[in-house]
Amino acid sequence: MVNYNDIAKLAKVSPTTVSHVINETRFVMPETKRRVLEAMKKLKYQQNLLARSLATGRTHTIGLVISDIRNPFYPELVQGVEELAVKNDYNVFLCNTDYDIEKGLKSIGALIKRKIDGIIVASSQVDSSIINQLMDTDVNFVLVDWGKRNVGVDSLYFDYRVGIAEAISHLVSLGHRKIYFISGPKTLKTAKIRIRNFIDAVKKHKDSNLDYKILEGDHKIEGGLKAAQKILKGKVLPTAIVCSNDLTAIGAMKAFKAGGIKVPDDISIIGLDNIALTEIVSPALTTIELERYRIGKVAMELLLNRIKDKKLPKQTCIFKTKLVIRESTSQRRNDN
Amino acid sequence: MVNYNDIAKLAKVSPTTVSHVINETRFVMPETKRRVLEAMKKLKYQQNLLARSLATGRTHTIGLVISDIRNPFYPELVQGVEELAVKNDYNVFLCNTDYDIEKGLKSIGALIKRKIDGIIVASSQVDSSIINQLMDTDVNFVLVDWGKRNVGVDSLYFDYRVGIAEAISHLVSLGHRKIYFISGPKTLKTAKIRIRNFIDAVKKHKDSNLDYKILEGDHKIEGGLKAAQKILKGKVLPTAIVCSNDLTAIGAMKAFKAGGIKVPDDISIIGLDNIALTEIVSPALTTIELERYRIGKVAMELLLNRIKDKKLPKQTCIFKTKLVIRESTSQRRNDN
DNA sequence: ATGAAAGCGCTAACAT
DNA sequence: ATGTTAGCGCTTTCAT
Repeated sequence: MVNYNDIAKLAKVSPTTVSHVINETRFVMPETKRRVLEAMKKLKYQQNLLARSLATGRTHTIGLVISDIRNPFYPELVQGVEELAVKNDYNVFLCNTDYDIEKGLKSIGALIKRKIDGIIVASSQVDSSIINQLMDTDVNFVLVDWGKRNVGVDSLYFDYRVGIAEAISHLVSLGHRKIYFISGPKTLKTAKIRIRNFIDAVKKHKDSNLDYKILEGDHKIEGGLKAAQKILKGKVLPTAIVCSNDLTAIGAMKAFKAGGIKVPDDISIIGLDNIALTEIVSPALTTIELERYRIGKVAMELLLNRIKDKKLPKQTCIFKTKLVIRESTSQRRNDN
Repeated sequence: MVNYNDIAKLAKVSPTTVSHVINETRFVMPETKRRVLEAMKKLKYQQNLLARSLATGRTHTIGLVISDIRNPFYPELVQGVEELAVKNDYNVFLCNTDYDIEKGLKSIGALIKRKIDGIIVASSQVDSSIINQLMDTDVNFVLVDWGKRNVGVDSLYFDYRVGIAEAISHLVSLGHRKIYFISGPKTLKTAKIRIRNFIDAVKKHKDSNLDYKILEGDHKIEGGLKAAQKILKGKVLPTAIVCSNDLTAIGAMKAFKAGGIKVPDDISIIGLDNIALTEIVSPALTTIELERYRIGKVAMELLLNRIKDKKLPKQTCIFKTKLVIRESTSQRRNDN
């Protein structure tokens, strides 16, 4: 492994000068510089960032903790983070927690030992043990779409309220009065928030006398399908359904199709997430958009700021969500 | 930052002993060990893996280079790699090349400077400049689904031949004689291989007098859609279409639906990849399965072996592909 | 059974 | 304009 000494000898300078040439951190005579660069080339020098990191205390490395890269929620977020990271000469360690808090803690522990400059935690399963671990080690970190708010940490949230309110208004304006909600698993903080936002939105329309009901899904296709089957067994069907995420909505659509109920003719459906899938299924799904790429990018931005200046006041970014109307919602039929 | 010296002082031992306690690398009297562990706890010691890596020359870190995490091909592969990596106490740097060779080269350069123990390159845009860079630095690396074969490097491939042959046989047995192929971008080595495998499969059935034609897509929905529109303009429609990947097939289905052509009644369609989407679209897509999770896992396995023993003979793993029959293929209609 | 000391490749304060 | 030197926190050989 060739190092500064080898280069220095060949170029007849000191290792210090080599360092300064490489980092452009003080003036070096053009001629001297030339010799150093030439020596580097001749020796096929490869920098050792570990050694630099050890000396400087900065690794230019971050950790990104997510639940499961196969969940369509994550790829765009990861892209947003990675892109901005690379642009700033950072590399990112990707860690899947597999929805397992223990694994999350372990991953974060490993990242800290690797002396990453910061961590973005975008795992849905974040609880206080994780926050504690992060706080204890005073590593730089940013929380993405974590349930709780205002705890004095850098964090980014989606404001589901706006989008869900738009969804309800949209349905009401189409004549719907009986609207069901298929939720996510109630263990998830973000799922609970969505339920609350749904209820709040419905309550806002109390003059239209809305009838609603909440069923539990699991944020996967399967759960949406099962919930919809349960709905099908009821005496009076709702005329519209809002789902806690797109996969749930797609599962529900599947069940209705199988049950001979037409979407949107017989029943309107709205999802949440706006994953790529929603444009592909038919009917294309009306849904609430989350800007996942952007939240990833901004998370990285916050982290970079935090790395630059530990003293910076903690920031919170709220990302508005908005309704994207496609084909799965329509006017309520009169005979319904 | 607390280090071995701090622990050593508090425990009244030498830094050497601290090291040996932590790594369990030589016998230490139980009592001494206890004191060391206690000191570590008291000081909330956090290991510095950078320093260890610098001393040992091993980072327990690998790089995973892919084209674009938003491409549904990758998440499962990444999962396979990451899971096995973590199981072996490795962390993985994820790098998106964004289908850009320059970016790929830059990423690999960065990884090498970070002294990763190995690299898995699963970017579809691998060309000789990348191979050269890898060879030059004699870093450990593994190539996934790269176009060329047998170049004396560890590599993993999908054998599209089997799956595509099964697809053609399936179509022929359903009475289809006019079968088109919508390819990927011809700049992609793997796309070219798929074309060749299609032609070979068709030629095998020369006694059934097959009529075929090849159109170019882009491995995205858009390309499939456009190619299908072109097909729709032809005088005689094919009765079946095989696509170079699932997104292409889904695009084609969309175009046919819009054109009033029913799948599979009027035309049968087969995709390739077996991404999650294929089960969700309707009709569910008949497709050729690629075991992406497994290829990721095995890639990591090969890399671990390579890291353990540089001298190991280079390995090549071929992954069979197979047809998954769903709803988008059916008997050719007599009037066609 | 434990310790001293050199070294991994780099940076940076202090000289000159 | 360049060099000397002392670390960064760990491992590991060689002593004792």
